[in-house]
Amino acid sequence: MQNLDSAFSALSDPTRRAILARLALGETTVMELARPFEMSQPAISRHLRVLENAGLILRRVEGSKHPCRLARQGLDEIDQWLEMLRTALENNYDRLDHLLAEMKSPNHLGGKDLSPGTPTYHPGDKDLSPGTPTSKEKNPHEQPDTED
Amino acid sequence: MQNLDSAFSALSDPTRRAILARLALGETTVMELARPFEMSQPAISRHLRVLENAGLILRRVEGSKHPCRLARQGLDEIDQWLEMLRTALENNYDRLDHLLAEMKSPNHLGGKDLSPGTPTYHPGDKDLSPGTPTSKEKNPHEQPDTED
DNA sequence: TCTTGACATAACAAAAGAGTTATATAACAA
DNA sequence: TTGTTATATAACTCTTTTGTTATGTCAAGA
Repeated sequence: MQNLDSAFSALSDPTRRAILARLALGETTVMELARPFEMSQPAISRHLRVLENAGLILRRVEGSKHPCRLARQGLDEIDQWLEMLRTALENNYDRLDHLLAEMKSPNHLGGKDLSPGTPTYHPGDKDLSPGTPTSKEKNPHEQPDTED
Repeated sequence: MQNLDSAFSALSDPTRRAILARLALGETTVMELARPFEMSQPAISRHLRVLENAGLILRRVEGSKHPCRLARQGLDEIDQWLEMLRTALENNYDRLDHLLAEMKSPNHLGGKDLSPGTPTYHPGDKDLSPGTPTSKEKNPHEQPDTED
């Protein structure tokens, strides 16, 4: 999903993170948001557009003011994607050597310490995939990614 | 923290997210990682460096191969920062109007539905940074951001 | 030792990002 | 109507990012 690009990208800028932090305190206007920064108003205006495109904020028009507030869409998408990494890290799927060692152990049948509730990512599962790691016939400029 | 910049920035690229998704399946080498992409090896190599600088992966040297695996540091930092947004959204701190309406209501003393454990962000609080909610006497040209 | 495989690094071009000033627009106030 | 405030858009510059090719290094084999 291309939106993950814009969401993560939006968050990669400290000014924009500061804006979000301010909005976490409550809805406010563009001028209010711009004030703490030594930056022109158009610059802030564009930062807001970036955040809006990323689904991280919402704007409404109220007379001549355009109050902004946080939106959950962008955060949700990001969180959802990150969940995959969290799971992998929690279950040490990142340590292939570790897994291999375990496979070789006499009681590998018992399975690891995977709590039964957690989604199971097996190394080798096609699904988790960065796209389709193997076949790659089409569009020379497409990248295999999780989020399509 | 400047590292949030690099962490979010690292995640904003689809190729790098795909690499992370692959690593979620297990530790693997650079060539392995590069294979699914129609991209030169140096390009992948640099993506890996970006991920490493962001604290999202770790590399070790094993003979002529350099297996990579996920690291939790980067993810933890990101998660920690995002927590602020989650809290704000959960508690509707983003809706100033909503809060104001509530203040005016006869029983505003009861306080909102803030669960007692949650950090309290009051709109109007001078401190914009939910990261370090209290003290923050900074130089006039610093940007009010969570991560310093 | 010579060669090959698995990387890393350097140099460079193209594209994207971030900030600036100038200017347009719409709502308000006088 | 006119001036002012709040904000958006445009045009432009400077810097960073991303990918490319060329090349260097180190380990493993023959």
